[in-house]
Amino acid sequence: MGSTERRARERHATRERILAAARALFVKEGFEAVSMRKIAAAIEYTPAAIYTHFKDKTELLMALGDSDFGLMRDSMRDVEKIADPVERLRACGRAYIRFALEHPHHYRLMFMTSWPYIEPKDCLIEHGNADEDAHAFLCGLVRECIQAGRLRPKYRDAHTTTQACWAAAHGVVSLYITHGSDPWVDFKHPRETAELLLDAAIDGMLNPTPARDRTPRTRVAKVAPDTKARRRA
Amino acid sequence: MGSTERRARERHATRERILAAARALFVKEGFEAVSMRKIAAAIEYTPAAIYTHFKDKTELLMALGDSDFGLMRDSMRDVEKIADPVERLRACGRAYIRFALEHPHHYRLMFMTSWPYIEPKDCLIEHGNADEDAHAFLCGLVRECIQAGRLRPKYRDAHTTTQACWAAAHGVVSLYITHGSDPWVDFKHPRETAELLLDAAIDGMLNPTPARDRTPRTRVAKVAPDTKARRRA
DNA sequence: TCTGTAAGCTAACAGTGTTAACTGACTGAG
DNA sequence: CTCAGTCAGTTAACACTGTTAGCTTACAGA
Repeated sequence: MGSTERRARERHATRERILAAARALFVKEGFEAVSMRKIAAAIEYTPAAIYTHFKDKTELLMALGDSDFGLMRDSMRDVEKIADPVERLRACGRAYIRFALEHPHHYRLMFMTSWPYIEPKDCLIEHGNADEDAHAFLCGLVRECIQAGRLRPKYRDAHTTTQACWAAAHGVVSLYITHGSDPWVDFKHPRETAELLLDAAIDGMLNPTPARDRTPRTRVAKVAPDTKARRRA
Repeated sequence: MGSTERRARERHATRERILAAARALFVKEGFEAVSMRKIAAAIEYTPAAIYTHFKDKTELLMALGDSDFGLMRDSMRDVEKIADPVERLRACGRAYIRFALEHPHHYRLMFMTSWPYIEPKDCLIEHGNADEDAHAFLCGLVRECIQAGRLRPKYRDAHTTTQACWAAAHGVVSLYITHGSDPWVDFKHPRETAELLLDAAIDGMLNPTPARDRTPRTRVAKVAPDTKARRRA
C-alpha cells in the first residue's frame, strides 16, 4: 500500500542529501576536498552508506557534474535573442567563457575530467535537444551560420566546425584554469584572450562574399540531428 | 680528497635513478600509477628514501615534466626552416599538436596539471630564450608576423596573440585527451579539427592588404623580451 | 680515534576508496 | 499475530596512498 513508494521516496531523498553535501564541499573546497568520508560526515552517515546509493566515488561525482550541463545551457539563453547567426555564435562563445570563469570548479569537473560511460537514459538531458544540451545548441548555431551561407566551404561540416569553436573557447579557459596563477607566463585576462581568439577564428571562417541567404546545399541538409552530446542526471 | 665530490655525484646519480624509475612508470602506466612506493620498489629503495632527494611527490613530478619542455622545443626545430613567418606559425601549431598526440601523458603533465612555483634558477631552461623555451619561441614567431606587417592591428600585441594561438592548439588537444573516448561526442581526429581551427584563427588574424615588409612600429619594438616562460629541470 | 654529516631504513600516522558481514527496522504473507 | 524477507545503514576491516620522526650505518675530516 504505497509504503514501497514512501520508501523509494525516502531513498531518493537521502540520495539527494548525499549529492547536496558533496556539492557543498565541492564548490567550497574544490575537487580534491570531496572525500567519501567527508561527505558522509557532513550528513552524519557512515562512508559505507553512500555505497548503497552510488556504485563509486566516480559515479557520485559524475552525477554531480551531470546536472551542471543544464546550468550551462541555461546561462546561454540570452544569446538566442540575437538575430544575426554569426553574432549569435560569437555571443555563445562569450557566454561559454563567462560560465567557465564564474564556475571554475564546475567547469573543471565537466570538461577537464575524464568521464566514464553513462547510459543516455540515466541523464537528465535529452541528447541532441538543443534546448537542453549545450553542445547540440552550439552545433545548431554553427548549422545556422552554414545554412545562411556565411561560412567558407571548408567550414561547412557542422560537426568539425562545432568542435573547432568549442576547442577555441575551451583552450582559453582551461589554460587559464590550470596555469592562470603560474608566474612563468603572465596571462592576460582570459576574457581578453578569448575575445581575440574567437574573433580571429570566426572571422577566419566567414565567407568574404557577404550574406545573401541561400537554400542549404544537399550535403548540409543531410547532416543528421546531433545525437551525441552532453548529459545531465 | 674529492670524496665530497664523489658523494655529490652519487647523490645526483640516485636522484636520476629515481627520476628514471618514475618516468618509466609514468609513460607505461600513466599519471595515476606513479606512487612513491612503486617508484621506490622499482629501484629497490624504501619510500622514505625518495624524500631525501625530493621534498614532495609534486616536486618529483614537476622535475619529471620539467625536462619535457626541452623535448617539446626540440620537436619544433623543423619549423624554423620555413621562410614565410605566417607559414612558420602555422607549422608551429601543427608541430605542437603532433607532440601532444605523440606524448599524451607528457602533455597532460606539462599543460593539464597545475604547477607549483618553481624558481627560475632551478630550471634547465633559460626563460625567454627562444632556443630552449617553446613559449618564447612561439612568441618570437608571432612577433615576426607582426613585424612583417602581416597581422591586423588588433592582433599586434604579441603576448595576447601568442596566448590566443597557444589556446587554440591547446583547446583541441586537451579536449581530445580528456574527452576523446567519450561516446557522447563523436570526435573528429584532432589533427583535422586543429587544422581547421588554426587555419581559421590565423586567417582571421591576417592583414587583408598583402605583405610588404615595413619597419616595426614603436609600440611593437618596445615589447619586452619574453622573460616569463616555460621551464625545465 | 673520535665526531659530525647524511643517505637510507623502520615503523608509524593520518588519510584515502571500498567491501564483507552484520544489525535493526519495517513490510507483506500465512 | 507471527514469521520470513527486504534493505538502509553500521561496523570493522583491507589495501592502498603520501609523509615523517627517529634510528642505523657508513664514511670523511680533524
